[in-house]
Amino acid sequence: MTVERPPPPPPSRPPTIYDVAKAAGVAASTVSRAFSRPGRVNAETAERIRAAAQALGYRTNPLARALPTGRTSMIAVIISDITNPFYFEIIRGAQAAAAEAGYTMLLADAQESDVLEREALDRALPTVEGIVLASSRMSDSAIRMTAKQRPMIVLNRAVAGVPSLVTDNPHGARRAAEHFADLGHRTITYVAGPEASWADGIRWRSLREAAADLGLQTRRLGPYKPNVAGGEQAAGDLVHKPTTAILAYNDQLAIGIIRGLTAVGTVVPDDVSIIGFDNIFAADLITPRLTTVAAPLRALGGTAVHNLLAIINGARSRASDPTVLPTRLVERASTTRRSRRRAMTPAGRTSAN
Amino acid sequence: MTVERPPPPPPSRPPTIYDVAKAAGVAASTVSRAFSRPGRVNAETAERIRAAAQALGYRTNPLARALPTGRTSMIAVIISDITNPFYFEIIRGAQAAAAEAGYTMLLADAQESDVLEREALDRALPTVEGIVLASSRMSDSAIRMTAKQRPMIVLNRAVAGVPSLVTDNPHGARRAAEHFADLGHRTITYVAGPEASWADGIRWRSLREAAADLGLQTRRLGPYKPNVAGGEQAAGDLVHKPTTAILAYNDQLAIGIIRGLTAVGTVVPDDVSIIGFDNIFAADLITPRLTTVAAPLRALGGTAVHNLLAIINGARSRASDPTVLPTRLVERASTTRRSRRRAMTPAGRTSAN
DNA sequence: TTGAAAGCGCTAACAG
DNA sequence: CTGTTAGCGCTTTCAA
Repeated sequence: MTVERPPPPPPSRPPTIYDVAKAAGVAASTVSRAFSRPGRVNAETAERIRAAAQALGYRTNPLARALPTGRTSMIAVIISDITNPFYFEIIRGAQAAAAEAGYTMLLADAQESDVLEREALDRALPTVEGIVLASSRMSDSAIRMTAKQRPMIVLNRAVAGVPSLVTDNPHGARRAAEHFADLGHRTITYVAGPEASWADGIRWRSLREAAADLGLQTRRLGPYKPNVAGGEQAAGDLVHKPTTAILAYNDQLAIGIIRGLTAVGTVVPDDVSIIGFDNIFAADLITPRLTTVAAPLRALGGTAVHNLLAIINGARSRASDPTVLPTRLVERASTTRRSRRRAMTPAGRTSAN
Repeated sequence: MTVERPPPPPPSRPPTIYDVAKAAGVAASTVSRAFSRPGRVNAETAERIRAAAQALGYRTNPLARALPTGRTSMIAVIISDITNPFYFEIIRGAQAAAAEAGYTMLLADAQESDVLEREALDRALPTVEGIVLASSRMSDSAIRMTAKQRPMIVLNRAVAGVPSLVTDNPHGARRAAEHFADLGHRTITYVAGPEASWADGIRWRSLREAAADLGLQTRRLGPYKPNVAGGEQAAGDLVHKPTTAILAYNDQLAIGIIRGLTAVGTVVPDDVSIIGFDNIFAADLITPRLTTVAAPLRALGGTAVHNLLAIINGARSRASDPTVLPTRLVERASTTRRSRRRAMTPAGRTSAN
C-alpha cells in the first residue's frame, strides 16, 4: 500500500502557456492559437486545452502578449485638470466603455501644466494602444505630432487632422441667448474662461452670433480662471459693470459669480440672471440652482473611448470634422424675467431698501 | 565635390537598445547597464551611450523591461464608485504621488459592484506592481487573498493583515458631538450610509461613545444610499422622527437631507442642525454651507500611493495597525444653537408663522 | 490541424 | 568594466 503523497504545492509563479501545453499534451503554439484564433484549432483539442487552462488557473499574461504584438489592451486618458468636476462623469463614462471592451484605463492628470501633460503623455505612450486627450493645453502642432504615434481622440477641442469630439457649443450658446431674450434681457455679458481654451473661443463667438440674430447686445469680461475663485473675482469686477444677464464660460465660474455677487448683496436671479455651461454635479446644489447648458458628460467619455477603440481596430477615421454631441438648456432657478425696478449696482439692489 | 545625401529616414519603429549599442560601439548589455546601474559603467562610455541614445531618441520600452523584471512602473487604483465626489481629491493626490515617483496610474471604477471590482482587479493584477483599493466592497478574506499576490494598500477600511489607511473617524465623530453639545443639542440622530461600509460602522460607534461621554442621547436612521437621493429619502423619513441635530454618514447624504428638509419647509439650521463627513467640494457650495468633518483628501490619496511604493520597494510593512490621518471639524452654516422655540415637525416650524 | 523555431526588447547571470 | 548568452511568456511564420 503506497502512501499517497499530497501533490507538490503549486509553484508560486503563475502558470504559463507551457504549463497548459504540457497538461493538455499539445505544443505551446497550439495553446496560443486556442486562445487567439479558436477557429484554427480542432474542437476537441481546444476543449482539452480549455480544461487544462481552467484547472491550472491559467490567465494569459498581458505584458508578454504585448511584447510581440503591441496589443497592450490599455488606453490612456489624459486630463488637463482632474480637479475640475466637469471630468468626473466623463471619466466614469470612459472607464466603463474601456472596461466593457476589455481594456484597462490609464489616467493621468496634467494639473493644468503643459509640461506635466507632455511628461504624462511620454510616460504613457509606449504602453498604450491609444489616447484620449481631454482639453489639452498643448499646441495643435504638438498634438498632431503625438497623434502620429498612436491613435488619438481629442476631447473638447477641434484639432484639424486629429479625430475630435466636442459638444454642440453653438447650439448651447444660442439656447442660452434665446432664453435670456425670452426673459426680456437686452444685453448679455459673457464671462470668459482661459484664453487657451478652445471651448471658450467658440462659446463666445456663438453667443455673439446668436445675440446678433436676436437683436441683443453682448459684452465680454475676462479671462478668468475657470473655477469658483475665478468666478468670485469676476463678481468683484462685475460690480463696476452692471448687467442683468450673464453667461459664464462654465459652471464653476458661474457658481463663483453667484457667490461673489450674493456676498455684496446682489440678488440672483432678481438682480442678475446667470447661465453656466456643463451642468456639473454642483450646479444643482448651489442656491439658487444654476440654469446651465448641459452636455452629456458620461456619453462624452464613453463616445471618446468608443471611437478610439474603433480607430485602434482599424476603422478608417474619415472626414476630419469633429464629432459633435448635443447640448440642451437646463432651466433652473438662476434666471428670471428682467426686472426694470432693479439693476445691479455696487451696493446691491437699487430701488428696494 | 560630393552631393550631400540627406540621411536615410529614421525607421518607423522606435529605436531599440541595439540601435544605441551599435551607434555607441558597445554591447547591448552595456547600454542596459548604463541606464539601470550607471555606477557600474565607465564614465566616458556612459557618456557616449547617453549621447547616442539622445541622438536616436531612444527611450527604454517599459513593456520589454517589465517582462524579465516584473517591474512595470504601474500601480492600480480601484475605486468603489468614481462618481462619488469624495474621491476626486484622493485621485488627484494619488496620481500626483505616482507621477512623481515615475509611476503610471491605472484607474478602475467598480461602480459599487463587487463583481465589477473583482473583474477590474483581475484585469489589472498581472500588469501592476501594487494596488490601492479604495472603499472596497469585497469581503475581508477576498481582499487578504488578493493582497498575497501583490503589494496592496486598503483605503478607508481596516483589514487585518493588510496595510490600511484610514481617517480619524473617532476624533471626527467626537468633535461633531462636542459641537452639537456646545450648541445646546440634547439628542443626535445619526443618518447611516451603506451597511457594507466600514466607515459607517465606526462613525456610528464613535458617535455613540462620544455622546455617552457628553451625556447626549443618540438615535440612528438608515441605512441609505450615500448620495443626494439617499439624503432626500432620509429627509422624508426624518419628518416622522423630529430631531434638532443630525450627523450624516457623509456630505452627499447631508446635502440630500438639507434639500429634502428645505423642500418641506424645515429651516436648516434654525430648525435642525446638520453635520456631514468628508468635506467634499460641494459642501461649501450648498445653502446653507455645510458644517462637516474634514478629511485631508488629497493627502489620503498621496499617502496611500506613497506607502504602497514603499512596500513595493521592500519596506517591511510593520505592525498591522492601520495608518490614520487626522480629521477636523469645519464649522460652517448648517449648525446653530438649538432653539427651544422651534422643533422640526412634518409641517415645518412649529411656533413661528 | 499541429509542431518547431525564431524573436519581440530588455535584463541578468556569468565569464573574461 | 564589458561582452556573451540565456531567457521573460507569448505570437507567428514556416513546414510537416
